[in-house]
Amino acid sequence: MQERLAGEGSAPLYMRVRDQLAIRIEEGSLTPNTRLPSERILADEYGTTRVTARLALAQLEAEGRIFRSNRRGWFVSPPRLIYKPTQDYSFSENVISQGRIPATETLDVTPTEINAWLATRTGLAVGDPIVWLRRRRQIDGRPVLVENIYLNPKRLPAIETYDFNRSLWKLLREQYGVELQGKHIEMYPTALVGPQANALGVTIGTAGLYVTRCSHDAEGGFVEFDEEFWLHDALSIQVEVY
Amino acid sequence: MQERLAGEGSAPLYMRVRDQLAIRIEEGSLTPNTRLPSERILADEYGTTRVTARLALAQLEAEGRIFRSNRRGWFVSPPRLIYKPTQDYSFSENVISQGRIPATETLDVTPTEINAWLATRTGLAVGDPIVWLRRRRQIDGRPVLVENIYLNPKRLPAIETYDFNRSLWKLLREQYGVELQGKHIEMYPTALVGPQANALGVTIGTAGLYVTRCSHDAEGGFVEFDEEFWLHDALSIQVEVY
DNA sequence: AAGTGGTCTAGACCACCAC
DNA sequence: TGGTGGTCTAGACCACTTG
Repeated sequence: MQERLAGEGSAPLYMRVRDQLAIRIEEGSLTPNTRLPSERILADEYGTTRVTARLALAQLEAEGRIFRSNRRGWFVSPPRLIYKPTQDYSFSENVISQGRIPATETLDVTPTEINAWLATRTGLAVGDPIVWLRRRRQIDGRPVLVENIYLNPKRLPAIETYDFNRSLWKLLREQYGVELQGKHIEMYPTALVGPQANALGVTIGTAGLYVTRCSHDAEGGFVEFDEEFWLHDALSIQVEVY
Repeated sequence: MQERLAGEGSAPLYMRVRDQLAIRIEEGSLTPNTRLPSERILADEYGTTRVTARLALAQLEAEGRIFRSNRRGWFVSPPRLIYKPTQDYSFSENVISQGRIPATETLDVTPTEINAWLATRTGLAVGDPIVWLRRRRQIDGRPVLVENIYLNPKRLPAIETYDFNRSLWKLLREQYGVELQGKHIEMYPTALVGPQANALGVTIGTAGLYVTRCSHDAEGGFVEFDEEFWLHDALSIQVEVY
């Protein structure tokens, strides 16, 4: 048990603990993907309680500098993936080009019907057939996003029979001759809840970024609607306008 | 003091409290910008403690459904502003076009010099003169973002003598004949800290979205570099690609 | 089996804001 | 001045993960 942190009484204790941890991360004594000391040990080291240690950890988490994994502990966040929604079509190629290792897991493939919410986004009619695909994607072994993909079976016959643990974009191009032309992208920060939080193995309420993408082909027909739930510390978005 | 919330023991108490509050928001008994009952009253109503009530509130805050203002209380979030970085040039016009009321306050105008960080982003040299402008912008009276704007005084002589409580984009066009041509935009979710949290009157660590924009004119010369710190629940970003 | 984070209690004092 | 959220203590039990 250490002495309590010196302080002029100015900054709250949990922020002074945060600052100490931030220094340890910047210095490099804590490197990306390494585990931090446990909450109890941190509380002890800094002469405080778990509640206060957790405030400090939550602060660093909000800044995107550390993350937690299930009940396994707190880890230093790796660098953000640069994502250019106007240019990038392939998650895997993008991850590889940044010197990291991608992985994709198919969680679910379900033929179903268009509901009211999807109808307004896809331009199809309520009750039309649609194929619902759920995937989880990883960078360097860390799950960073889950996605719901809705594929138009009229444009993509027998799509549900293919292997989805690869690039969907290549599948569409090579098997169906689809050249994606226009995209409508919408995104905003929000919390991860329910199935998304579960699939990523994070606590309900973890900060995330919600991204939707609606793609059409060269003839303007609806091809694919994509809904992505990212960990908020995993990406940085870049857009070029000319 | 009410009975404790019924529950099958499945969901944590704070999530059941969250659900009750979410229902009150959806039903309309709590409408945008109205204050929620105080933490102590909520704890009492749901037969629990302030810590648990705060967990429920923090969850709704993370989802972008409620926000807090200084020590004044918790409020229901208004709808997100739709922001199209590839099209929108004027904050004010965009806000008005969505039926809401914008306001802009100039916090600071400081002539200074390019540092290393700015040099890599602007293409100018370390030590070059630059004008640093800080503004706070509101929607319907709520501060939603603060921005650091760095203006090139070589391209914009005497820029520091103008009134900045108006559209900067119009000022550049009307006074300097600048037609902004290209933009490089980068954004990622992070926490609001330090001067930004202070200027917005929010707690350090509040979730935010960090946006930078580097603008060039038709000749490709550097004109303006902009750094924006948004409240995470205040905007939704849309990008169209053709 | 031991250790982790997740949840929760029942208090306390403080700084700040509105009245 | 009274009420608000912000911070903090000192515990507790639980679910889950890991060796």
